[in-house]
Amino acid sequence: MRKRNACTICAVRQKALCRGLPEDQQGRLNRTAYHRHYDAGRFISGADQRQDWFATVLSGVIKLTKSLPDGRQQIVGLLFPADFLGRPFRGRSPFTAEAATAVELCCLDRCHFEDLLQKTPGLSQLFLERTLDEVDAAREWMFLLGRKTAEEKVASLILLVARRLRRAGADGGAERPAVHWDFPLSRTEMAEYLGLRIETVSRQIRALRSAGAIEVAEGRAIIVRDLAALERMAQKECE
Amino acid sequence: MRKRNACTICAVRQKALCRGLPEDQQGRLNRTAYHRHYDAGRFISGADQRQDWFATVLSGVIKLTKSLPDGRQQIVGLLFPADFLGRPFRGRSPFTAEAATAVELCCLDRCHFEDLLQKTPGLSQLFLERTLDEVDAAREWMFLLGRKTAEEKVASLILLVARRLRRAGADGGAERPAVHWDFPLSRTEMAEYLGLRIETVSRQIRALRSAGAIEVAEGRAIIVRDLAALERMAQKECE
DNA sequence: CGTGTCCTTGAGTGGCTTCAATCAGTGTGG
DNA sequence: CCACACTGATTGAAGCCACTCAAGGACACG
Repeated sequence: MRKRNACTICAVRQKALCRGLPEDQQGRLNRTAYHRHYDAGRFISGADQRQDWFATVLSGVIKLTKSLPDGRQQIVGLLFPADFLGRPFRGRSPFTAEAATAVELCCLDRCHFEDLLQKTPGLSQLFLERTLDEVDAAREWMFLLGRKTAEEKVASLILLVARRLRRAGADGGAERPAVHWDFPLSRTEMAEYLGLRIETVSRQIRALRSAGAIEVAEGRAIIVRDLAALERMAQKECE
Repeated sequence: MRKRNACTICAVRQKALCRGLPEDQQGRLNRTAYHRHYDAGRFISGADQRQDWFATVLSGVIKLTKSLPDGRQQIVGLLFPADFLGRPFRGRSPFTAEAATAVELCCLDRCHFEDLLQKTPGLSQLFLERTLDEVDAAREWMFLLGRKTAEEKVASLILLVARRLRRAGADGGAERPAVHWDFPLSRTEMAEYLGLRIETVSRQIRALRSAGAIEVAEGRAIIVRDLAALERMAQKECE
């Protein structure tokens, strides 16, 4: 479950929060950091439950969910490689984190990180900028949930995942989204993120397929056949 | 449109971001700060448009919206007194800010504030905590948009506004939400925040009224008759 | 080969929307 | 003072999109 690793060979070091630290601090952080692995579907951290560590996602996708006693559940955020997991300055997060795919985390001690956050303006600022981006992303998604049709929702989600996976990819380069990859979410999870039912998601995927925008292949693979068409169907809106 | 004012007599100074500043800095800030007033319905700042100032809301309610060329519009956030308006470290915000009611702002120069933010750990941390709270609030709202029924949505909104107005009130005290006040949003705006149509909002308000949970009076006044019932109808979920 | 999980497909329903008419409140001009 | 226009809210009737219920297919596992 745990092993140490060097920041210098970290796959996400160019993009993760850690780059806000000066080198000497990075070294100190490294000495206390450790890795964790979760299989797909595993519970990571809980709503209203004390968490004494934070983490950077090294690989995989994490879903943040909120659910009601009556069974209704909504995914309220996805974390991709280089994203940060945790809620500083408050013991517990109001949401549950679960591994959507197999996940590798680089974990940091809560106190140590909060301390660093207060003492390192560069880190603090980087964290703030990221958090502001998260607010924007959440609000964009609010638009999707409130105003888009089922077809637009599904198209938007595929585009969002394509872009995020592309960005998370090792190649620092192109802004153009990936066109062929394994979709990290099940139909159920797609529905939970889009505010739809699983059957509706299935039907809309079929519609996108018939329209020639995408193709679904072996396993959970999705191939973007016609990016322009997909963007048109998403109302040029996503992320 | 503009006038100066002293922080010491500021109505929101206990709750606004400024309290993250040491006194001397507060004085300096005060010398460059100025007030602005907007009538209800006025445009304040725009999507994708450079904004060279930030502001603290002194009174009134601001709505943040996103809209598509085809006319669909969604309110993605509300700002109440003591809240902060603006998007540091990025020229333009992706959302439009409009006055929902008459609004009074205390404005700060963008460069000056960003500078302060980098130099003042206390301010930066306070800002970060607030931003984290905003992410949480946005995600809670995502749940509402994706999973709640029309009736639950309307009940949740009334509760949210009751709590926020209460908190914004001069009395620092009680956590119990206000029970009688002028609702700051029109039916259209309620619909735009809830992902509903105006007619549906109207019908659900009637339902809440028939159920004895609320009462609507002169103008836009709303009276909470049965708080427990209202919370039950909102699924004990809001904000 | 049976069982379980995930996804797909079909048929019918229902909740919210759409379209439309009415009402209340306010301001304007004759 | 009243007729008229205009805006925001309410109410009714009809329609549609996504949901619900149900069955069946694909695939993995023991």
